[in-house]
Amino acid sequence: MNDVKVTATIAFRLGTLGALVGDRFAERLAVRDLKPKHVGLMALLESGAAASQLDVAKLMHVAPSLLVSLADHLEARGAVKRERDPEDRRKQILALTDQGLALLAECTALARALDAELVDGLSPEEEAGLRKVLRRVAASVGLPTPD
Amino acid sequence: MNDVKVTATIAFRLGTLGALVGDRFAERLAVRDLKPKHVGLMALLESGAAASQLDVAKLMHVAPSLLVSLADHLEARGAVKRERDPEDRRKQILALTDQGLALLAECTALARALDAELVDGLSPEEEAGLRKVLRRVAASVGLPTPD
DNA sequence: TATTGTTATACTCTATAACTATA
DNA sequence: TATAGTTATAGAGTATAACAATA
Repeated sequence: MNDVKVTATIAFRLGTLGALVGDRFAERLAVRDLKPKHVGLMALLESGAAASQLDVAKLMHVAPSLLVSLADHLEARGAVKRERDPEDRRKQILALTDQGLALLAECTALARALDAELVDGLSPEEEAGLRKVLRRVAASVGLPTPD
Repeated sequence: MNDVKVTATIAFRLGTLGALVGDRFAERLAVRDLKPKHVGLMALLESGAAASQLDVAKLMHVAPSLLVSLADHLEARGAVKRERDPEDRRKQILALTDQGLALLAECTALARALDAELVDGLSPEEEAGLRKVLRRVAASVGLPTPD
């Protein structure tokens, strides 16, 4: 009989590893008073994939009410601005400011530093393979992969 | 200048993908009234890596108080049993019952079904590479990898 | 006194529901 | 009436702190 252990499954390992890595990223973002979801929002705006709050909320798989507070927080530090859509004044068009772009770059640097620790001990080929496959899996489950 | 996007980092992708996959796993476990952490606890007991509640809590990176409720839940469904250590009666020795072993096997089957969906579209070599590298990264950040 | 486990409490994150403005 | 966004409220999950039993 096949006795692959549950801890060896991709599902279980992605879950535990994702939680741990997410926590580490969150710790480092905390010094800038940000959370991973703020970074996700900024990245989505930078990619131009969406602009209205509802569209962004759907892509991020979060409730519209949560998006309000994420946007509030980023707006308060000047990283994003909100403008009413002239063609439909119900819509708030979110846009990254220059400050937001700079902040996003700082967060990216933090993530890349974490990456360097995570791939320590892997060969360049293994690292490249991991990046490629993670992207494929992310895309296959419907996550935005604008890279 | 180097403009790798934050969403393309391993850290960000593991975080988002891990959250999504963890949620999917949790959904399927819910029909058995379990959560991923219950599975993690059973797997740890099955591996024999630890037995006292405090040791298990440390390995799982959860608070001792949380371990009490996880163990309570599993004990109530007959999946684990608690026995006082005769040599140190402060310690509760947790052990998986036969029912627990069967329940763990069911959860493993659920995880493997999820795996099949996640690797759909990957070549066997890519899948094997992903498993290998995830295990290496998990081990490098201190996660138990008894496989 | 220190340690193991337990209970009580509080906090963080996020969703659901109610509401406002615009269409 | 329906939709975009906002505010108010509630729930899940987890940690911290206080406590009891044993060492």
